[in-house]
Amino acid sequence: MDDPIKGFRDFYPDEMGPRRAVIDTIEAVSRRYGYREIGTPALEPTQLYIDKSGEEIVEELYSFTDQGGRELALTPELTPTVARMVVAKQQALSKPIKWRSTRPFWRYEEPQQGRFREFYQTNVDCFGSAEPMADAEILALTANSLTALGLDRESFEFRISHRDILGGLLESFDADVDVGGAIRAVDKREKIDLATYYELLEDSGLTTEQASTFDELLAVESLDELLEYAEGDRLRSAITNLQDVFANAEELGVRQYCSLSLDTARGLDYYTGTVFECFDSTGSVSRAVFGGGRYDELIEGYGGQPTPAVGVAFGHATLALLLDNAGVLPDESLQTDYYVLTVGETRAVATEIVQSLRKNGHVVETDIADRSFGSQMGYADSIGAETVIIVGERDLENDEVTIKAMDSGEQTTVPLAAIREDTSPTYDDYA
RNA sequence: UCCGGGUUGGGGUAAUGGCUAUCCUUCAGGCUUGUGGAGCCUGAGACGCGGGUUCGAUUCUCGCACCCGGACCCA
Repeated sequence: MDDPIKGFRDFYPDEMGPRRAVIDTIEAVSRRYGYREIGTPALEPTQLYIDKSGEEIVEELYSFTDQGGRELALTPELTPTVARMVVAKQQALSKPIKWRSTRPFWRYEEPQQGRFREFYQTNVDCFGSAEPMADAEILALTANSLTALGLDRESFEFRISHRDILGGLLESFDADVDVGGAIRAVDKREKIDLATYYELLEDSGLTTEQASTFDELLAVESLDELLEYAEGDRLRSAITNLQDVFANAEELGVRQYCSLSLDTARGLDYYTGTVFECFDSTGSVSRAVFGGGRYDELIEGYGGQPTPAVGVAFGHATLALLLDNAGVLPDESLQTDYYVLTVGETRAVATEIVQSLRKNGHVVETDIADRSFGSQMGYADSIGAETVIIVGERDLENDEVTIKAMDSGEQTTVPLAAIREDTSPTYDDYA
């Protein structure tokens, strides 16, 4: 047997069932918010990612040269592709543009808990509105998706921060401070010791005293409190912007899932406003389950008109961990409505019943392996058949079949004509 | 890329430098020419790959692959 590819997984039916259910739930919720499904290629020019993230990114990609000499990469994320799509039809698309997609991505990384080289994400993005309501809508559909999956306020929380608040604070200390570096330091805060944290802040251009003040301000309980310290328009408007996002989240009924957490930064550079991460409140998943935020400058960066944007990317691997820990991972065992069992030369009648039931929308199986009565019954049991219809020579002599409820084991005979008429026969109907 | 721990039938496991590799489960068939989820019987099915040490390696050793977890990174 050949070894599988590292970090790639097979999904058997009992694993695919839960996964399908999770995807369908999230897609259904975002569809109700008006997010339309898009489809995107698995391959893009490697240059697309180099332009965004620099030459170093290549070693984290599956990249290769195709037979035509093109440098290509398996897509590691959706954002650049979507940005290209928006830019290409910017004039034609009515705003706001609201799109969703669920598909695999690939990154050449070391597998860990909740992280694989091939992984699925549901991306939900909104382009063309800078209003706090757009941020709040993303939060709301995300929260609604999680509660639709069976999670509650005890099992998850959104930690919310704002890039301009962090940036505005930093710039109020010193206009030349390396904002990106300082934000990365903030993002690591919980994982490193305090001395290293301060060292990183000082490397970014803060004095020890400023670093200490900055750290204190990040811990404020409320934005009002922070507003008192705020100097500069940028910082003030960022604070009121985030307050508005919270207020709109309140209106949408999801405020209780959101907490202010200014030390949540997310690692990326392109976020510009609201950023949030979903955490497992029970603490079983140590890293962020997934996250999202506002990225108002990205579309412009790809050559489009200035276009505000906000979105979320559900990572299905970590989400499955969260659902499993909370005990709500869908357990979709095999389910079959009918098994039509044949005994002797009854195939013609049996097939007629089978196809009729299928036409009526039922999941129906019958013998396709020429097996004995006993093993057909065993198979019917193993596939979770609710009802078995036995089409046997003996019954057919009286123009009857036998209908059996598998949960109770009870059975009775039914006239063949009645079965032919009945669109969903059950044992109880004829008992 | 680095660090730690793993790898024995489909799943879960035991033991062993040498005999037919243990047990549970699963699967197939039978006991039962028309009754499954109970029982009994029979059968199928494994030492991750490669090198080294050895008369002999599943066992010791080295390398590789893959798995689990962590670091880095997380777009």
